Amino acid sequence: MADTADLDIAGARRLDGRQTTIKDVAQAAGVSFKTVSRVLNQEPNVRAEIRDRVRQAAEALGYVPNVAARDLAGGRSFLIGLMFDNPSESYIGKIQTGAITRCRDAGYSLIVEPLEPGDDARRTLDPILSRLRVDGLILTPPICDNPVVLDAIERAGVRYVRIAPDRDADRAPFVTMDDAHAAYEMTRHLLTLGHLDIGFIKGPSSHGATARRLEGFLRAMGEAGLTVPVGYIQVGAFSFQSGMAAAERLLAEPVRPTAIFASNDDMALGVMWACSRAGLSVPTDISVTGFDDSEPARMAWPQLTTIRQPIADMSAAAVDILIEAGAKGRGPEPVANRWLDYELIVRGSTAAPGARSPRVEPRKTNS
Amino acid sequence: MADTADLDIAGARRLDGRQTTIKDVAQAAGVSFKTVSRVLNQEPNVRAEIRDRVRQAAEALGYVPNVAARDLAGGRSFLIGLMFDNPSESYIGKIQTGAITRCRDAGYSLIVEPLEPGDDARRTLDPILSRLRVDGLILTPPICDNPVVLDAIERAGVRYVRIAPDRDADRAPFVTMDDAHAAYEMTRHLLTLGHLDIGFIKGPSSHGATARRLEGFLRAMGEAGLTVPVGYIQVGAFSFQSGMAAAERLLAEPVRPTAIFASNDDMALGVMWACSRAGLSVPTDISVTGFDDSEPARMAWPQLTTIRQPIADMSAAAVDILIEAGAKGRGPEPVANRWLDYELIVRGSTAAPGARSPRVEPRKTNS
DNA sequence: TTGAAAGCGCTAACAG
DNA sequence: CTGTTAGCGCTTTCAA
Repeated sequence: MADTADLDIAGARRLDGRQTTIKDVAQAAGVSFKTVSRVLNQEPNVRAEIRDRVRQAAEALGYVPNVAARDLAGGRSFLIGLMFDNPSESYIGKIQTGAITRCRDAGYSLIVEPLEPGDDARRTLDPILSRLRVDGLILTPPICDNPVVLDAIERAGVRYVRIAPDRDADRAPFVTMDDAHAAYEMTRHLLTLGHLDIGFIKGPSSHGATARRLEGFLRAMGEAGLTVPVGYIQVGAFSFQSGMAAAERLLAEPVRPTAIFASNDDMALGVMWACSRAGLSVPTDISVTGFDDSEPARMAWPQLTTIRQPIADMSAAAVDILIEAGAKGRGPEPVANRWLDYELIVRGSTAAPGARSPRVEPRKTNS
Repeated sequence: MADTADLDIAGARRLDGRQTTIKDVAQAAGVSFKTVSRVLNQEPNVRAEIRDRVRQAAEALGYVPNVAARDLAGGRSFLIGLMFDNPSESYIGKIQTGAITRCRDAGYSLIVEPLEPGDDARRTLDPILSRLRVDGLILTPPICDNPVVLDAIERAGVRYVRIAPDRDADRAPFVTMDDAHAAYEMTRHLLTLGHLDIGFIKGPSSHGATARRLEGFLRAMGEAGLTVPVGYIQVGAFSFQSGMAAAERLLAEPVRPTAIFASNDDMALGVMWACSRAGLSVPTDISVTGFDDSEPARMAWPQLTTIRQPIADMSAAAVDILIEAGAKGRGPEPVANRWLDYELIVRGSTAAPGARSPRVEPRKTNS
């Protein structure tokens, strides 16, 4: 057995000032450097005793593997890329946080690659993809549904996972949540409070979640035996201003809704602003709900009832899939899709309908 | 001269499916692979004719250098790290955008490393720093003023540039803007409109910009021969809610201000909300200004008069400094600090004071 | 179960 | 000005 006294020479750098290498660890542990490599990569065929000795030596020397060398020799960069063209900074912020957390645990780093929404995908993407050396790419909506982008990535031979994609479910692994059912539950919440006249503001049709959230809303209304007037469904652009404008249209309806379900928080904030300007107080005169549980949803006054999307968890799961696939080699992707749970967050912006909302005229019927 | 017919063999991959290497390019150009390396790295001592031939061959073969190999051999990772604990997603978003743009141009990628504001810097940082192989690190406020973090980074031997640091100007290069003068100009704008009773909402003292912005405000007021009542300076936390609360205190002053200068946009939005709830319309009854030119500043109604910070430009400049320093070798940092220009953006939230703001009582004097 | 040899693709030092 | 020779630190054969 080797002399373990050598292990006491601690420190992240050797005496000559260079970084500790696998060979230093091997020497300290009294084994060949290949054995150290085996231990590091969790390969089989290493005696437990030796494995422990190597681990101990690595620890004592403050050894950290050189990523560049691992990449060059083994083809793994220990980098995950995050590609997005989503204008919502808070969404991207959460995606990043979730991805980073998991990356750190696994010794990976996260590279960000924002794309301008207007970019010519082909022209911008190819140079980026050819330079980018990542073990996998995470794509968020809406770019995850852009066929030009997907083609370019596949052509470059880069493995990827999509967050909440809208179509081509079989094309690549994805992580998502059930938007339709979340919207359904939110609508149930309003119905249970006693609301019958519920306005809905949907998002832009370019965004996949738009249709799913509307579907959940309509399903809940249908099941409750309610028909939704044409004017009760307005289109927004997921922005504060568009929510404000849509709310103004909603408030001008012959029968004013007693609740407005905006399909994201930014629009819901616009709704609250419009209500306030119209002299309506939330939730006494009108209930407002959002979708996202963004930062401003908590800053609003009153705080917004909304759906908490597991955004960080989704990107964390995406990293897991990527790393796992990488470890298993480069075969065809196993199907590893994951559906995560959302959460209905009830706060101050919803309440039972007050007496002040008149409801007299007959309602128009939707289509 | 070598046969240039070979150059027609285009494509990013060789026939055997592996990536095109420097040797393939050398062969196609009829030179040694070291010469290709010289051309790639813009080293001197290459005949123009040969340089062109090599470039052409590289282009034709779709050659892209292998970053891992360059890193391993040359010690440059072509990665820039961005470290932050700033809770403002929009600020970070802009920082990232600016940094990425410049990184792409120079063939670099950007790694993001968020730190939780509450993190034990030592414990979290050391493992991150030892694994991180970047050619330089960008630090944003407030982490760029955290001595524990700075110590850890310097100990790890990583070069860094700070964005808008608050102290230790000589410790490392930085990029910043003149917050004090921007606040001065904003105050001048209000004074020029005819406002005399201007309330100011400062940020948390933990944030370096807070003192600088207040200083600019006070200087402009002083130069105009105005004294600022004690109650006219309120403290906020750079959040919507804190701005709203501060505005309520301001509006309760014996002499109600005719203008409120909030030292960031989020607080200004809270101010507008509070004014609206108090039955005051902006800008007829009261002018409101922010600082940042954030997304919500444009979404607000009316749109906010504010200061556009060159956030993206600052991070782009930081990348420049880092890359330039890297190219020049690892000597002591040259002083390369940069001060960038801000811009006063006048929009709908400011106007001359209306007739409705009474001004009768004598004012208290500030300290 | 372990070890020795042979590169990965590039840059750094030295020769010519 | 250009080419040759050595590695960078690690993983991957393959042999023991």
